Amino acid sequence: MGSEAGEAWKLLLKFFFSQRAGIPALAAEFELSPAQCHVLRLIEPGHPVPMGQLATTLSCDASNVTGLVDRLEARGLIRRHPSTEDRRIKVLELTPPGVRLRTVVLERLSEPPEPMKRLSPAEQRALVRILRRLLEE
Amino acid sequence: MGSEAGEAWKLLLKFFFSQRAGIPALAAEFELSPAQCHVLRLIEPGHPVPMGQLATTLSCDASNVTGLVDRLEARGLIRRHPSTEDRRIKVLELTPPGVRLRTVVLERLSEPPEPMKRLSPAEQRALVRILRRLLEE
DNA sequence: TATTGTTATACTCTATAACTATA
DNA sequence: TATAGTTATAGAGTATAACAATA
Repeated sequence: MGSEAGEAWKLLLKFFFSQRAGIPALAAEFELSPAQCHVLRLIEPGHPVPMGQLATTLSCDASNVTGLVDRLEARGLIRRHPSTEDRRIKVLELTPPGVRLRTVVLERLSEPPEPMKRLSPAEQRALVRILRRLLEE
Repeated sequence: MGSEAGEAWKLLLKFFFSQRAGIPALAAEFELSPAQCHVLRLIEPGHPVPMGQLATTLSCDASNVTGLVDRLEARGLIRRHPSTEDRRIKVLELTPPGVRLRTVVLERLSEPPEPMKRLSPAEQRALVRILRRLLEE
Protein backbone atom coordinates (compact mmCIF):
# COMPACT_ATOMS: atom_id res chain seq x y z
CA MET A 1 0.00 0.00 0.00
CA GLY A 2 2.80 2.36 1.00
CA SER A 3 4.38 4.32 -1.81
CA GLU A 4 7.51 2.88 -3.36
CA ALA A 5 9.27 6.23 -3.40
CA GLY A 6 11.33 5.21 -0.39
CA GLU A 7 12.33 1.90 -1.94
CA ALA A 8 13.24 3.60 -5.23
CA TRP A 9 15.33 6.16 -3.37
CA LYS A 10 17.17 3.47 -1.41
CA LEU A 11 17.95 1.56 -4.61
CA LEU A 12 19.09 4.74 -6.31
CA LEU A 13 21.42 5.50 -3.41
CA LYS A 14 22.75 1.97 -3.55
CA PHE A 15 23.46 2.30 -7.25
CA PHE A 16 25.02 5.67 -6.62
CA PHE A 17 27.33 4.22 -3.99
CA SER A 18 28.17 1.26 -6.20
CA GLN A 19 29.23 3.66 -8.95
CA ARG A 20 30.85 5.96 -6.42
CA ALA A 21 34.41 5.18 -7.45
CA GLY A 22 33.66 5.92 -11.10
CA ILE A 23 33.58 9.70 -10.93
CA PRO A 24 36.87 10.27 -9.06
CA ALA A 25 38.56 7.75 -11.36
CA LEU A 26 37.22 9.48 -14.44
CA ALA A 27 38.24 12.90 -13.15
CA ALA A 28 41.71 11.54 -12.40
CA GLU A 29 42.12 10.55 -16.06
CA PHE A 30 42.27 14.27 -16.77
CA GLU A 31 44.25 15.10 -13.64
CA LEU A 32 41.20 16.78 -12.17
CA SER A 33 39.70 16.31 -8.72
CA PRO A 34 36.00 15.43 -8.65
CA ALA A 35 35.18 18.97 -7.49
CA GLN A 36 37.24 20.56 -10.27
CA CYS A 37 35.49 18.29 -12.75
CA HIS A 38 32.16 19.48 -11.43
CA VAL A 39 33.16 23.15 -11.77
CA LEU A 40 34.28 22.58 -15.35
CA ARG A 41 30.88 21.04 -16.05
CA LEU A 42 29.06 24.00 -14.57
CA ILE A 43 30.77 26.70 -16.61
CA GLU A 44 29.29 26.56 -20.09
CA PRO A 45 31.31 28.05 -22.95
CA GLY A 46 30.20 31.63 -23.56
CA HIS A 47 28.21 31.81 -20.32
CA PRO A 48 30.32 33.48 -17.64
CA VAL A 49 29.39 32.51 -14.09
CA PRO A 50 29.80 34.72 -11.00
CA MET A 51 31.86 33.03 -8.28
CA GLY A 52 29.09 33.50 -5.77
CA GLN A 53 26.63 31.68 -7.97
CA LEU A 54 29.07 28.79 -8.20
CA ALA A 55 29.25 28.62 -4.41
CA THR A 56 25.45 28.44 -4.27
CA THR A 57 25.25 25.72 -6.91
CA LEU A 58 27.97 23.70 -5.21
CA SER A 59 26.36 24.27 -1.80
CA CYS A 60 29.70 25.22 -0.36
CA ASP A 61 31.36 28.22 1.21
CA ALA A 62 32.70 31.06 -0.95
CA SER A 63 36.20 30.60 0.47
CA ASN A 64 36.17 27.13 -0.98
CA VAL A 65 35.39 28.41 -4.45
CA THR A 66 38.41 30.71 -4.22
CA GLY A 67 40.78 27.75 -3.87
CA LEU A 68 39.00 25.68 -6.49
CA VAL A 69 39.18 28.54 -8.98
CA ASP A 70 42.81 29.28 -8.06
CA ARG A 71 43.83 25.78 -9.13
CA LEU A 72 41.82 25.74 -12.34
CA GLU A 73 43.09 29.20 -13.24
CA ALA A 74 46.68 28.19 -12.50
CA ARG A 75 46.23 25.43 -15.07
CA GLY A 76 44.92 27.94 -17.59
CA LEU A 77 41.50 26.31 -17.86
CA ILE A 78 39.44 29.25 -16.61
CA ARG A 79 39.89 32.97 -16.11
CA ARG A 80 38.30 35.35 -13.63
CA HIS A 81 37.59 38.99 -14.27
CA PRO A 82 35.57 41.64 -12.45
CA SER A 83 32.00 42.22 -13.54
CA THR A 84 31.55 45.51 -15.38
CA GLU A 85 28.33 46.24 -13.50
CA ASP A 86 29.48 45.46 -9.97
CA ARG A 87 33.19 45.35 -9.43
CA ARG A 88 32.83 43.31 -6.26
CA ILE A 89 31.70 40.41 -8.40
CA LYS A 90 34.16 38.25 -10.33
CA VAL A 91 32.86 36.19 -13.21
CA LEU A 92 34.43 33.00 -14.49
CA GLU A 93 34.95 32.05 -18.10
CA LEU A 94 36.47 29.04 -19.76
CA THR A 95 39.66 29.64 -21.73
CA PRO A 96 40.00 27.89 -25.10
CA PRO A 97 41.94 24.99 -23.47
CA GLY A 98 39.22 24.90 -20.82
CA VAL A 99 36.53 24.59 -23.47
CA ARG A 100 38.44 21.76 -25.13
CA LEU A 101 39.02 19.86 -21.89
CA ARG A 102 35.37 20.32 -20.89
CA THR A 103 34.28 18.79 -24.17
CA VAL A 104 36.29 15.61 -23.76
CA VAL A 105 35.40 15.32 -20.07
CA LEU A 106 31.68 15.57 -20.85
CA GLU A 107 32.06 13.06 -23.65
CA ARG A 108 33.86 10.64 -21.37
CA LEU A 109 31.30 11.23 -18.62
CA SER A 110 28.49 10.29 -20.97
CA GLU A 111 29.68 6.73 -21.44
CA PRO A 112 27.13 4.63 -19.57
CA PRO A 113 28.49 2.01 -17.13
CA GLU A 114 28.02 -1.68 -17.89
CA PRO A 115 24.84 -2.33 -15.87
CA MET A 116 23.10 0.47 -17.73
CA LYS A 117 23.89 -1.09 -21.07
CA ARG A 118 22.45 -4.42 -19.96
CA LEU A 119 18.94 -2.98 -19.68
CA SER A 120 16.51 -3.83 -22.48
CA PRO A 121 15.66 -1.02 -24.91
CA ALA A 122 12.19 -0.76 -23.35
CA GLU A 123 13.67 -0.47 -19.87
CA GLN A 124 16.13 2.17 -21.05
CA ARG A 125 13.30 4.19 -22.57
CA ALA A 126 11.20 3.86 -19.41
CA LEU A 127 14.15 4.93 -17.28
CA VAL A 128 14.79 7.98 -19.44
CA ARG A 129 11.14 8.97 -19.21
CA ILE A 130 11.05 8.64 -15.43
CA LEU A 131 14.35 10.46 -14.90
CA ARG A 132 13.10 13.33 -17.06
CA ARG A 133 10.09 13.62 -14.76
CA LEU A 134 12.39 13.49 -11.75
CA LEU A 135 14.33 16.45 -13.10
CA GLU A 136 11.28 18.47 -14.15
CA GLU A 137 10.69 22.05 -13.05
CA MET B 1 18.43 3.86 -33.49
CA GLY B 2 21.11 4.24 -30.87
CA SER B 3 20.45 2.86 -27.42
CA GLU B 4 19.17 5.21 -24.77
CA ALA B 5 21.62 3.92 -22.19
CA GLY B 6 23.78 7.00 -22.67
CA GLU B 7 20.86 9.37 -22.28
CA ALA B 8 19.66 7.53 -19.16
CA TRP B 9 23.14 7.71 -17.68
CA LYS B 10 23.43 11.43 -18.36
CA LEU B 11 20.08 12.07 -16.70
CA LEU B 12 21.03 9.91 -13.75
CA LEU B 13 24.27 11.84 -13.32
CA LYS B 14 22.36 15.09 -13.51
CA PHE B 15 20.01 13.89 -10.80
CA PHE B 16 22.95 12.79 -8.67
CA PHE B 17 24.56 16.18 -9.02
CA SER B 18 21.30 17.96 -8.24
CA GLN B 19 21.00 15.89 -5.06
CA ARG B 20 24.71 16.16 -4.42
CA ALA B 21 24.46 18.48 -1.45
CA GLY B 22 22.00 16.19 0.30
CA ILE B 23 24.42 13.53 1.48
CA PRO B 24 27.04 15.77 3.12
CA ALA B 25 24.26 17.78 4.75
CA LEU B 26 22.62 14.66 6.09
CA ALA B 27 25.92 13.28 7.37
CA ALA B 28 26.61 16.61 9.06
CA GLU B 29 23.37 16.30 11.02
CA PHE B 30 25.09 13.47 12.87
CA GLU B 31 28.49 15.16 12.92
CA LEU B 32 29.78 12.63 10.43
CA SER B 33 31.70 13.27 7.24
CA PRO B 34 30.23 11.70 4.10
CA ALA B 35 32.98 9.08 4.11
CA GLN B 36 32.39 8.20 7.77
CA CYS B 37 28.68 7.91 7.01
CA HIS B 38 29.49 5.52 4.20
CA VAL B 39 31.67 3.36 6.45
CA LEU B 40 28.94 3.19 9.06
CA ARG B 41 26.56 2.02 6.33
CA LEU B 42 28.98 -0.69 5.21
CA ILE B 43 29.48 -2.33 8.59
CA GLU B 44 26.37 -4.35 9.35
CA PRO B 45 25.63 -5.20 12.96
CA GLY B 46 26.99 -8.66 13.73
CA HIS B 47 29.01 -8.84 10.50
CA PRO B 48 32.61 -7.83 11.25
CA VAL B 49 34.48 -6.45 8.24
CA PRO B 50 38.25 -6.71 7.64
CA MET B 51 39.83 -3.30 7.10
CA GLY B 52 41.28 -4.41 3.79
CA GLN B 53 37.86 -5.32 2.50
CA LEU B 54 36.62 -1.88 3.43
CA ALA B 55 39.45 -0.31 1.43
CA THR B 56 38.44 -2.41 -1.59
CA THR B 57 34.77 -1.50 -1.26
CA LEU B 58 35.59 2.20 -0.88
CA SER B 59 38.09 2.04 -3.75
CA CYS B 60 40.63 3.84 -1.65
CA ASP B 61 44.05 3.26 -0.20
CA ALA B 62 44.45 1.25 3.02
CA SER B 63 46.16 4.18 4.73
CA ASN B 64 43.00 6.14 4.25
CA VAL B 65 40.93 3.51 6.02
CA THR B 66 43.28 3.73 8.99
CA GLY B 67 42.42 7.40 9.51
CA LEU B 68 38.73 6.91 8.87
CA VAL B 69 38.59 4.08 11.40
CA ASP B 70 40.72 6.03 13.89
CA ARG B 71 38.12 8.79 14.01
CA LEU B 72 35.11 6.49 14.23
CA GLU B 73 36.81 4.44 16.92
CA ALA B 74 37.75 7.57 18.86
CA ARG B 75 34.05 8.39 18.94
CA GLY B 76 33.28 4.92 20.24
CA LEU B 77 31.19 3.95 17.22
CA ILE B 78 33.32 1.04 16.02
CA ARG B 79 36.02 -1.20 17.44
CA ARG B 80 38.88 -3.00 15.72
CA HIS B 81 40.39 -6.26 16.83
CA PRO B 82 42.79 -8.74 15.28
CA SER B 83 41.35 -11.68 13.39
CA THR B 84 41.79 -14.96 15.23
CA GLU B 85 42.80 -16.76 12.04
CA ASP B 86 45.32 -14.28 10.69
CA ARG B 87 46.67 -11.79 13.17
CA ARG B 88 47.74 -9.40 10.43
CA ILE B 89 44.08 -8.75 9.70
CA LYS B 90 42.00 -6.41 11.83
CA VAL B 91 38.25 -6.71 11.69
CA LEU B 92 35.81 -3.91 12.43
CA GLU B 93 32.66 -4.19 14.48
CA LEU B 94 30.01 -1.69 15.46
CA THR B 95 29.74 -0.91 19.17
CA PRO B 96 26.23 -0.64 20.66
CA PRO B 97 26.27 3.18 20.20
CA GLY B 98 27.50 2.56 16.64
CA VAL B 99 24.58 0.24 15.96
CA ARG B 100 22.15 2.83 17.30
CA LEU B 101 23.64 5.68 15.27
CA ARG B 102 23.70 3.52 12.14
CA THR B 103 20.01 2.80 12.58
CA VAL B 104 18.97 6.44 12.72
CA VAL B 105 21.34 7.41 9.92
CA LEU B 106 19.91 4.72 7.64
CA GLU B 107 16.41 5.74 8.57
CA ARG B 108 17.15 9.36 7.78
CA LEU B 109 18.90 8.35 4.55
CA SER B 110 15.83 6.45 3.41
CA GLU B 111 13.62 9.51 3.26
CA PRO B 112 13.08 10.08 -0.44
CA PRO B 113 13.65 13.61 -1.75
CA GLU B 114 10.69 15.64 -3.01
CA PRO B 115 10.98 14.89 -6.75
CA MET B 116 10.88 11.17 -6.00
CA LYS B 117 7.61 11.53 -4.15
CA ARG B 118 6.04 13.40 -7.07
CA LEU B 119 6.25 10.33 -9.32
CA SER B 120 3.03 8.41 -9.92
CA PRO B 121 2.70 5.02 -8.21
CA ALA B 122 3.14 3.31 -11.58
CA GLU B 123 6.31 5.29 -12.26
CA GLN B 124 7.64 4.49 -8.81
CA ARG B 125 7.04 0.78 -9.35
CA ALA B 126 8.66 0.89 -12.79
CA LEU B 127 11.67 2.73 -11.34
CA VAL B 128 12.05 0.18 -8.55
CA ARG B 129 11.92 -2.66 -11.07
CA ILE B 130 14.53 -1.09 -13.33
CA LEU B 131 16.87 -0.17 -10.49
CA ARG B 132 16.71 -3.76 -9.19
CA ARG B 133 17.86 -4.93 -12.61
CA LEU B 134 20.60 -2.34 -12.59
CA LEU B 135 21.88 -3.72 -9.30
CA GLU B 136 21.56 -7.38 -10.25
CA GLU B 137 24.45 -9.85 -9.83
C1' DT C 1 26.15 49.18 6.52
C1' DA C 2 25.87 45.20 3.59
C1' DT C 3 27.94 42.23 0.07
C1' DT C 4 31.73 39.78 -2.77
C1' DG C 5 35.57 37.62 -2.67
C1' DT C 6 40.17 36.67 -0.16
C1' DT C 7 43.15 35.18 3.61
C1' DA C 8 44.22 32.61 7.82
C1' DT C 9 43.39 28.57 10.16
C1' DA C 10 41.93 23.99 11.12
C1' DC C 11 40.18 19.48 10.10
C1' DT C 12 39.01 15.64 6.94
C1' DC C 13 39.87 12.92 2.76
C1' DT C 14 42.99 11.10 -0.35
C1' DA C 15 47.40 9.13 -2.28
C1' DT C 16 52.40 7.51 -2.17
C1' DA C 17 56.23 5.62 0.10
C1' DA C 18 58.54 3.61 3.94
C1' DC C 19 57.81 0.80 7.91
C1' DT C 20 56.15 -3.12 11.36
C1' DA C 21 54.21 -7.37 12.41
C1' DT C 22 52.66 -11.51 10.72
C1' DA C 23 52.37 -15.23 7.36
C1' DT D 1 59.11 -13.00 0.27
C1' DA D 2 54.46 -11.35 0.40
C1' DT D 3 50.51 -9.29 2.83
C1' DA D 4 47.69 -6.22 6.36
C1' DG D 5 47.81 -2.36 8.49
C1' DT D 6 50.32 1.92 10.23
C1' DT D 7 53.01 6.17 9.98
C1' DA D 8 54.95 10.18 7.62
C1' DT D 9 54.08 13.38 4.36
C1' DA D 10 51.75 16.13 0.98
C1' DG D 11 47.88 18.11 -1.65
C1' DA D 12 42.96 18.98 -2.13
C1' DG D 13 38.24 19.87 -0.23
C1' DT D 14 35.59 21.86 3.32
C1' DA D 15 34.11 25.24 7.07
C1' DT D 16 34.52 29.43 10.18
C1' DA D 17 36.13 33.89 11.19
C1' DA D 18 38.45 38.13 10.13
C1' DC D 19 39.48 41.20 6.40
C1' DA D 20 39.62 44.37 1.96
C1' DA D 21 37.26 46.44 -1.73
C1' DT D 22 33.09 47.91 -3.47
C1' DA D 23 28.21 49.07 -3.25
